[in-house]
Amino acid sequence: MTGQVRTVDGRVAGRRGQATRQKLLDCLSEMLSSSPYRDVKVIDVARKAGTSPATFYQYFPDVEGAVLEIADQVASEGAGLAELLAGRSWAGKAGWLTAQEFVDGFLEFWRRNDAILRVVDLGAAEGDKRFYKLRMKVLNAVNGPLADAVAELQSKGRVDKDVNPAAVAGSLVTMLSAVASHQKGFTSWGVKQAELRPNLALLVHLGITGRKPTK
Amino acid sequence: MTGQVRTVDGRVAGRRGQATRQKLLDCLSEMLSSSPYRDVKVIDVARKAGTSPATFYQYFPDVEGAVLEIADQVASEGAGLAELLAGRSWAGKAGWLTAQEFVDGFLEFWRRNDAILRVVDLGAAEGDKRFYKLRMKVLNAVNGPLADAVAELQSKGRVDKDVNPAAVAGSLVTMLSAVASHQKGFTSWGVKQAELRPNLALLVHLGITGRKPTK
DNA sequence: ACTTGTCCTGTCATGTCGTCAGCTTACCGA
DNA sequence: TCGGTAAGCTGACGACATGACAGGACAAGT
Repeated sequence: MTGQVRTVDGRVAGRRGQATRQKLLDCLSEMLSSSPYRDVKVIDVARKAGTSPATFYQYFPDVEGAVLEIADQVASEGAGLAELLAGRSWAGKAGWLTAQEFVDGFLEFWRRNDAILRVVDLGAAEGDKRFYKLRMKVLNAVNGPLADAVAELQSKGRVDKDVNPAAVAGSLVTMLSAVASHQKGFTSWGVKQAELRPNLALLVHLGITGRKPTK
Repeated sequence: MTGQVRTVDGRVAGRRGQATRQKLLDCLSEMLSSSPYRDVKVIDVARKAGTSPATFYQYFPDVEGAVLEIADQVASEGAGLAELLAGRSWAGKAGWLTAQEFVDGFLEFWRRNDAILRVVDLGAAEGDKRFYKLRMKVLNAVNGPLADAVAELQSKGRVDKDVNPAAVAGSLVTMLSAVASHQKGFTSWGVKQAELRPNLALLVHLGITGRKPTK
């Protein structure tokens, strides 16, 4: 479906080539976790993968190109986050459970792909359309369902008319992603990981339903 | 108060030197708004300031050093955000006004220092302690007062016992900063700037007081 | 005019980037 | 088994940013 993997100069990559390519991606991914994006050098990635810089340039136009490739994989995986919200209820005790499981699932996903999502976030904030698109791909997976939930409650008169579902949902989703990126910051406010989650779930529940959860 | 301005090699900078130094900072600051952080080169900053790269290195160890300098100025300015919350009430109509003005002031500050705050955010997320500290300096200015507000309402029994004030306040502040960085993302969700603000204020009010505002 | 200390720049060694020609390796049909 | 062909890899290279240094330019006081 995704077509053949091709090198920069147009050749189709065979088994061996794809392996090298993947190894380069893996090494890059690993390096992103341990050192700042800006400091990742082609030569380091190549060395780590046991090959030469020239080989890197056979498969990727530059570091950013390779990062986009990784980000694309992660974004595709992230689209699955929609399942956390599919067919869930926001009423009563079930609503509180929905909020909790959503927050847990989202944070877990973000924590797992910490480094790459950080780069995507920065790229998007700096106005790069390719990163922006990838960020949206992930966030839309949950933003749509959340906004729908608000809109539905609104149509039943349980949420004020002047609430903008997309704005509220988007703000909550943005909050979750940012909190996930800065979890360490909370420890210096004396907040432990375990305490953070229920409080985030509370905020999500409050934002979506406008009411405190029934526990 | 901040001591004399010194060059990298220890000389004290005179009038002329301070002027060039400031010009370099201004140019760097401007370049950060228009191009990605990674792409900012010393040679470009120097050229833009009408001087040479060597001059740049007289005043700053590297680009990051200069960025930290700018960030420090912004962080000091950001400490003034505390005034948005000093002595404000969270009850009734006054509470709604507090939330609105807080959100407006915070977003305005973030928008004004967009580029540099983005870099600080990334640096902090990547674990750089210097950036982390600066980010905290800004956020603490508002996080403390917000957490206090929650704690006070809690002591009056108007907020549940199991709410963690610091966690809620921190999450809300993180939300605001992230939303400010990604305002453009909301337009593709069909949310205009003007609609965003009241909805953010609503979320803040809900988070702090646990109740819908009385308008 | 001379001295002193600040300020700037030309120049250079170093290291990365990104490209290319050319060598090696794997696959395949005869 | 034996080429033939395409995939795969790398050494080498010009271009460029980095960061350090020494020495020239400049302003201010004597």
